[in-house]
Amino acid sequence: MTCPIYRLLALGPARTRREIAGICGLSRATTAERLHRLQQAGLVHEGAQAAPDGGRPARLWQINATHRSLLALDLTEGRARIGRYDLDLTLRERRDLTLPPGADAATLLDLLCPAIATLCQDAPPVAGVALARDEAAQEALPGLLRARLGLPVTSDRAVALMALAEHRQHWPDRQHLVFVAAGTGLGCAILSDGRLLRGAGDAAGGIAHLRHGAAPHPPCPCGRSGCLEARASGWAMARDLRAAGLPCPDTPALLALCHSGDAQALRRVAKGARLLGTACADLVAVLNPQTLVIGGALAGLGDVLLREIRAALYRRCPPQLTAGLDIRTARGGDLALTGAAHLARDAWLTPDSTKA
Amino acid sequence: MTCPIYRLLALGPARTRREIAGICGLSRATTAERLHRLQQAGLVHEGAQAAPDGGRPARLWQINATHRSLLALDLTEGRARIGRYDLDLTLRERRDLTLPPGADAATLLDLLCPAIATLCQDAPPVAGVALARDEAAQEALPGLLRARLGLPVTSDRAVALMALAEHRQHWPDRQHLVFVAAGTGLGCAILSDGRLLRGAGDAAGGIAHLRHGAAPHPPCPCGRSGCLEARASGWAMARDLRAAGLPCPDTPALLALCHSGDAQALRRVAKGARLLGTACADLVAVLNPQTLVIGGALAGLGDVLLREIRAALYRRCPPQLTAGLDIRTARGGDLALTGAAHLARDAWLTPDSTKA
DNA sequence: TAACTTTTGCCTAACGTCATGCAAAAGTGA
DNA sequence: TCACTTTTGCATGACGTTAGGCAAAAGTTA
Repeated sequence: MTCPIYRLLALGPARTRREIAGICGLSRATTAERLHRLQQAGLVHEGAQAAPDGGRPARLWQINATHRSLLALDLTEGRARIGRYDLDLTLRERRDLTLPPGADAATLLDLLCPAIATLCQDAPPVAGVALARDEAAQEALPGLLRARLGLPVTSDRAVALMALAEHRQHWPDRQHLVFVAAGTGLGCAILSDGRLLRGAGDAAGGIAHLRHGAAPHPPCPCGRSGCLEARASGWAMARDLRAAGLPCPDTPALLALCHSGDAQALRRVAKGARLLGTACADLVAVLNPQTLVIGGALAGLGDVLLREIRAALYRRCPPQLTAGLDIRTARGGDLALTGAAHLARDAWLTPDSTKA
Repeated sequence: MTCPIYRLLALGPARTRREIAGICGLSRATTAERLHRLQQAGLVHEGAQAAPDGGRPARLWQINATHRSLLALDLTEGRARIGRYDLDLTLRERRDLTLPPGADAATLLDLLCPAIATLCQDAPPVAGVALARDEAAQEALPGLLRARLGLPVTSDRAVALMALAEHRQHWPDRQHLVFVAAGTGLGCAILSDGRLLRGAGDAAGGIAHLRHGAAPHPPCPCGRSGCLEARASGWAMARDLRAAGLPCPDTPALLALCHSGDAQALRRVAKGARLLGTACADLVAVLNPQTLVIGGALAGLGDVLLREIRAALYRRCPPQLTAGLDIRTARGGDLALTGAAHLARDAWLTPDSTKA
């Protein structure tokens, strides 16, 4: 297994020279030479001693986590969350902004840049910026941001980054993971063999407009009717509760109703979850993942949601597919932001002669 | 792009030294040295002259296609098709056997080995064997065959190899392809980014037991009811035509009825195709492929099938997903055998110091 | 026929890497 | 304290690769 030293140290624990040479397939001499250069450049430094086993104890080498900063932006749901991270992905500073609805890319830029500048004051130079964006929105922003900041800017859809964060943080050894984001809308990201499945037009994971369930088929903003998003999304559930006379303007209100124990809201969520479960069952049948993670705002409902989804899966999938399958809700908030930080680090670690 | 010379020549057209050096990222000296060694080993040879453009014309280098043979086996549908191929995948010899139903691996081995021996008489030594097998069947066979023949044996599910063959032969530049095998049963293989999507337990592509369509839900051999395979497969259609009093014992009979213009059979096929189309629409929505290929025995029905599938797709998928999407039936028979030959060649081309 | 272009083979010096050996450094255990 | 082990730094020669130069080979064009 050949792998640049810097990347090895950045992604794994601190290591001795012997381990580095072994894993990277280098000789002692070359390892020493490379480490020296990396140290000169300030990219790595010697750390603690390894536990000695009879002889001179080895020194452990690690990356210099504060050599650069990573900037992560999450621009979903009308807000901008900005985080500055060390190279080892510890969060150093955060800042949130409310974005004016319908703002164009240039306006966003003028809002974001001062906040970014403040965040980067007295901090290590920025290695790169990564951006979690809504499905199709803000497509021009990465380019503008790159031009304005003069920094590498990468971006991806928020669902994809949420899946990435979930994979890296909680399921590092599960190479087949399906992440379903259930919030106001519905989305999905698929990791197969550890790689994100993108599709020809970067539109893979479109579960919002699958047609599940029996008549009557509620109309969907997409122009058709009976779409999953018009039945089982936070938006659809809130719509139905409003129609039933409950005060439920949006998804947070729906969650509040459920947490307050409102029976009607809970029934509606269970009904939606059953339908979401049938969609998940199809995903599992087609993709055969080891892990199914339900994220998004609705994931906060926990067992209310999970119970119905699990039941639908076990009912509709062949047992050999569900036998080894973990079905969980996402843990921790800011998944998209964390995923963006991972993306920024990935870009920084892109193979490069200076990091061999 | 660094790539072993032999692999480059095996997968691409004949090339000049200059091209090889450029593509493999080697210097002239090293290219010459490597080519010399490959030539000594009999793996490559100089071929025709390239078209000269003012100076000394370059010689084109190509692999020696008859340096080894490739053996491909297709063990589906109760028959064994065996093919011997050159390294450039020209078919040199074929042999078919009818397999006794329910035979165990050892019995199969005793049937196959003499046929293989005959096929390899007076032929270049065999580089490797690849095997297309039914979904879960014949799992022990590759190991036994490897032990008996003393050769590298690779194997994969027939759908996967059909998709591979279709991709390599007809859609080499489409990296996102979904192949649906519609025959007596239903299966599916997914190529994303040019890689086969396998899933955690090599069970990805399971469309047979998706639940589509309204009540009444016909019972399925899997124990549940309403499965796609119990509605839209060759088996299900033949079953329904028999129930309607037509002589239709199996899928070939179904095809014959359709080709003879039987209205009832054609109506039943159209109804099945509509349902298959809804499943394909879900696949397209989730996977966003560039190409959807319908293969298997039913693909022989051509437009009867394709028309309904296309209609269902255009009806149910967002237009941006179907805009760039090619929907076709598989061309040519023996797709699984061809795919196995590709697999055998892939194994032969697995990076190896002698082929640098 | 002569000038030109491009390929090819052969040569060299430079570079990075490798395996190996040796001595110093820095711990352990008797 | 002294033997022992392991790490580390530094040296060596060998090897493969690279860039570049040069001349012969083998075509084209004027």
